[in-house]
Order: sequence, then C-alpha cells, then structure tokens
Amino acid sequence: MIAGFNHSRHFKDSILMFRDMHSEGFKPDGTSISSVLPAVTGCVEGALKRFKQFKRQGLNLNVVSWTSMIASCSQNGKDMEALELFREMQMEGLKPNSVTIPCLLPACGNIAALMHGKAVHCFSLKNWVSNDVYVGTALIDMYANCGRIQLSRRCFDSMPRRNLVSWNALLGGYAMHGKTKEALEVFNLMQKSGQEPDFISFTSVLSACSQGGLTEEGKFYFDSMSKDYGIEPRLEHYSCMVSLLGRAGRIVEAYTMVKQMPMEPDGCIWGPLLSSCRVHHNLAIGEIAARKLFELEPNNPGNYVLLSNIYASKSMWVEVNSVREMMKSKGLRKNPGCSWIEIKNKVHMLLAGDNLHPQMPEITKKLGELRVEMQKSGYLPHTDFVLQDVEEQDKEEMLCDHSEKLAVALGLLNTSRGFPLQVIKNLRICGDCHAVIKFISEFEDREIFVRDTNRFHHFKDGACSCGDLW
DNA sequence: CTAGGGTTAG
Repeated sequence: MIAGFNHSRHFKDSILMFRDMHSEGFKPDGTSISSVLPAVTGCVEGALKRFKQFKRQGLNLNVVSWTSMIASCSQNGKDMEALELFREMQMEGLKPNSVTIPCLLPACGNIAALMHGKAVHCFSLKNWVSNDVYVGTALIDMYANCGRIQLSRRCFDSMPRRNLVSWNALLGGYAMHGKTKEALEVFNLMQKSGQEPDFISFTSVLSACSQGGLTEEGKFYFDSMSKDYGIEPRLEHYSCMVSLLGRAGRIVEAYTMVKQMPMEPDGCIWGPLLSSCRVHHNLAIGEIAARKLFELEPNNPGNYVLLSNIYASKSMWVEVNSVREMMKSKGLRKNPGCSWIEIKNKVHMLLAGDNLHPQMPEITKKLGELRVEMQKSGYLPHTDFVLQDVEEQDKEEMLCDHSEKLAVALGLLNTSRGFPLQVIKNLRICGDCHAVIKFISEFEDREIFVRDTNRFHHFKDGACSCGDLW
C-alpha cells in the first residue's frame, strides 16, 4: 500500500501511512522501509537520518533498504556516505547483490576512488555478479571516471552480454579522455555489431570530435545524425557544436548556429560560447553571451568571472570593476576551488586557501621547492591566468595555491616515486596549474591524472594528453 | 509465496 502511494508520488500519504502503521502497533520491516525511503529522499540528509534511526531501533533492514539508501547517496553527492553504508551493511551480515553494486559504483567514480572501486570489482567477481550487464556497465563507467580507460576497455571486452548503455559508457569514457580515434572506432564497431546508436551516443561522438579538434568531422556527424539516423539534435548536441566551433576559434560561426537553432538556447549553449570567447579574446560576442547568461542564471558566479577575465585580458579595468560590482551587489563569490585525491584508501579533500589539512606546511614547502626547480628550467608563471584573480578575495588564492596543486603535492609526499596520482577538481583546471603539473610529471617522474569539470588530463613525461587544447 | 533496489551524457 505504501509502495503504491509512493509510486503515484503521493509522498506525504506514504509517510502518513507509515506513521499510522507504527501507531497501530505494526512493526515496519525492510519492505515497508524501502517503500517509504524514496518519500524522504527529496532530501538525502533527512533520509540518511531516518535510516540511521531505523537501524538504531533494530528494525529489520534488508538488502533492498540498504541498496536504496546507497543509491540515494551516490545520486545526490553523498559518495563517502555511500561507501560507508556498503561497509556497514556487510558488518550487519547482509550480502550486497547484483543491484547493490551498480548503485554503489557511481559513488567510487564520482570521487575517483580507484582503490575502493577495485575492491568492489573484486567483490563482484567473488560473488558471481560480474556477468550482470548493469554491473559490467557500472564498472566501465567507474574505471573511466577514475582515469583508467584501459581497464574500462578490459571490462567491456570481458562482458558476456552488452546493451546500448554499455556501449555508450565506453564511448563516453573515450570522449572524456580525449581519445577521439578510439571513440570513433567504438562508434563504428557498435554499429557493425548491430547496436543502433541513440542521442547519448552522439553527444559523446560530438564531444570527442570537439576534444580532439576534429572540427569538420564533428560537423559531418552532426548533419548525419538527423539525415542518416533520424535522431533530431537536442540542446546537448548544439552545445557540443558550439564548443567544437568555439575551440577552433570559429566564434562567429558558432554564434550564427546559436541564432539559427530551432529551440530556445539555454545556459548550456551560451556558457561554452562565453568560454570560447574568453579563450579567443572575442569581446563583442562574449558580451552578448554574458548578458544572456546573467538573465538565465543570475547566481552563477562563473559567468561574471569569465566576462571580467575577457575585460582584464584587454586591460579594460573600468569594465572589470563594474562586473565585480555586479557580483558583489548580488552577494556572489567565485566558487571555491576544491580537489580530491585518494591516497592509501583514504580520500583527501583540499580547498584553495584553507589550512585545514594537517600536512599543509609540508605541502607549501614542497610546492616552493618545485617552483625553484621550475624557474631554473626557464618556466614563467602564466600571467594571463593570474589576471583572473585580481579581486581581493582571490589574492589569498594567488598567495597560496590552487587546490589541484595542493592535491598533487600531497600525493607526491605520501606515495613513492613512480606511483601514479589522480586528482579530481570541481572547476576547470587553469593554465598555470596545467603548466606546473606538466613540469612535475617530468621532474618527479610521475603519471598524473587530473579530471576537471570538462575532461581528463593525463600528464606524462612533461606533456598532457589534451595537447594543451582545453 | 514474492517484490522491491539498478548502469550511460549534460
């Protein structure tokens, strides 16, 4: 009955019913709990709290109750909590099954917790659930999100059965890693094996072309999508095309496309247009894009920062200040940069400008030493990117370091030479960090994987897989 | 007695 209410989204009724059941003296079991959980997952925090209460009250939580709690956590940014729940449920003597695993794996991928992900992979092998299509697909995605695209491929190849989602997961993985050639190969292979692509396959194909700078090929696939496959382009596809043209410096062409698209452009269209205007110093179109974005997403600080950067790169300080004033009047601050790194099964979070990490003095010392080495080899800081940070709140950030540098330094300090590092960041990597990490990869002989909001950067022997194009 | 909880892009 409760499940019925929940299904029809009468969440309030299902919670009331749950309460009545209690007062009538019925003890809820795992089934009724898993039915009522989605009703409170409108807010994960609330659901987690309720769940812990149920557990304390000694209610019979079953595999489904635990699984749905894990799913709510990994779908709502509570990745560490999801991992913790997985551990707890096993301590309670419950055995995760082939549904629990694909609920949990995205949590490992989200925070690039490779060791945790590998442990879950081992668990699914030992418990004979690794042949499940959902499990296999979730593994492909997890390894791709942890920077190990070769392992994604190995999982894919070993799957006894695959579906559209499995193909898309691999295709998307290659796209995110900027492996354009491999992505297009997979796209062809999937069709040869009889799997029709869908609109998600095309977002990956287009974004792979964009990452690899294959402008003409991207235009070809975009046209072919509706012509040969009968898939009408959606906002996401136009968004990829704007990035593709913008990256190639063809800003006017990108803007023309935006004006001619059949649906109303939103932030996912104007955003990439503004970014490419920042990269290619196009003030006129940048101002148009920014004005639209200020209407569509007035509280997104990134847009103000981008426009002000365009002004700053042209030394238009009056305009820089007026944008900063707009931000201030809305009470907006630049999103704090934040990075994660997993070291010996523990995930560390580093914030630009905070002193919370106990090893911060060592980190600062290490980065100072690296700066000296870099200067010896002729490196100059990227002033273009320092211009971003002229406002007072950001001066601290200039004095200390961006979070991705802190995370890399922490990794260097706590692992032995030759051990690869991987960092994930909540914003896009800046030019200075990119240059510093390239240097570190050579000087310290480390492979370093950095996942930013856009793609993966694989630093090795002083070069990056993105070919300095991002 | 069973169902229920599931994977991909942006």
